[in-house]
Amino acid sequence: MAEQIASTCEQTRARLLEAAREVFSQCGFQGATVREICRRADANVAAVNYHFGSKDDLFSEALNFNQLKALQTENATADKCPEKRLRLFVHDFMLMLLDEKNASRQCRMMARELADPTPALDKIVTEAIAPLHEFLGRLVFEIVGDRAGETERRRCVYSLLGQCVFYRNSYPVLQRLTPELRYDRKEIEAIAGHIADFSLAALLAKK
Amino acid sequence: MAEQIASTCEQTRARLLEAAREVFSQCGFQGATVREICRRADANVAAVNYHFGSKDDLFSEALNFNQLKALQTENATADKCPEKRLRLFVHDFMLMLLDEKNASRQCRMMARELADPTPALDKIVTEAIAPLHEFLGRLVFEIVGDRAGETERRRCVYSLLGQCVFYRNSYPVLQRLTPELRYDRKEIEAIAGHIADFSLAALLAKK
DNA sequence: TTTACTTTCAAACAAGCGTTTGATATGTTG
DNA sequence: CAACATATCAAACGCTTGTTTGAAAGTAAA
Repeated sequence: MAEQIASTCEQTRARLLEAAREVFSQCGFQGATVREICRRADANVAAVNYHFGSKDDLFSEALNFNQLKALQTENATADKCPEKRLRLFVHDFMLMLLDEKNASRQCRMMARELADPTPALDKIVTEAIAPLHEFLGRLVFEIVGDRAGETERRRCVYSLLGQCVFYRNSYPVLQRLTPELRYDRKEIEAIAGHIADFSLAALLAKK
Repeated sequence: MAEQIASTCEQTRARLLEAAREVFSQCGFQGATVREICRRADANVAAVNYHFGSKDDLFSEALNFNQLKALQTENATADKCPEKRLRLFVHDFMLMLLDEKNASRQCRMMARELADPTPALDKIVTEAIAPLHEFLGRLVFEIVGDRAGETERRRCVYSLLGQCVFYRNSYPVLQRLTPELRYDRKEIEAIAGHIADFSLAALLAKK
């Protein structure tokens, strides 16, 4: 039946995509090898090129910003004051970034991309990062108003995001500085709380 | 004369080290190739292995934390209140991180290391990053006192450093978000000013 | 000059990478 | 059943990587 071959073919595709997300988020684009992805997907080395064309294209297709977008629309429609929504954002965002149990590895792939750009960087910036920055820019504006100029507000967004991604991208270093560090749910929420406190204090001082 | 051969040999070594710092800081450890380093040093491909043993060892020897240490001792002996010293630190640190004209590329090699660890990570953490964190921990303590516990003070250090390294490590993204972005001296000092303002407001709110 | 040692060099090596190929198996269609 | 299209596979290709090699060049001491 047509559905059956299509189905087994799609199954291979799906397994490749899942394995790709796993390996890319763990090893980065360069560090990930096609062979390792295929090994985890129980597929032949040639499978990636057959189904996706190239490693670059596989990476591009493996990217998915749904969860990040959902986080934003959810946050924007939350019936809360901007301060609480910033708190909520940091909380959800840090869970996405740090929680190993989190099914979505998209954010981690993106965070890695920040440090070590791939051919897909333009797509990522346009589709995910730029909207995220705009979203945060509006949130900051709601808090500080136009007391701070556009440049200053953008730098506030950078300050916020810089704190967030630091915990992910510098994990190998932080792990060595404080060997007992583990990103369990309690720790993540404590970190998110600190970042929100720190940033809100800085933002509210501008009012 | 013994001095002459020693001298020409040392010259090759020196040229290799200089080229290595250039390429490593630009491309990272993985991205840098032995061939490119030797090309810039006007040396044979075998030179790296002859003089240093391996690419790893060359990287290790190319690291040099003098400027970072100097920044700290200079800062610690400055006759200023802790708030002003934090301001001074951020200013000097950001110049080290972002100023292309800055002769020392050490800091940029280190910042890259944060995101993409190499075999030399342990050395870097022990000799440079850990002391830097201790230094900043003391500075934060001078500002907030023991009102904030040790964990909280450490997170404040992370918040500060996270903001700083963000501008370096995320440059490819920021460049795409605001194409007119250039790290000239004026821009760097404006950024440093923002980070210091932002962080001091957050820290002083804890008092 | 001869001898011994150090430094440089072109060339090759071994391993890993993404990708391609041609055969084989599998399922569909006339 | 025969002819065809699709999917999988082992194997190999072409390339780049860090590293090694053995000869040549250069220098210092006898």
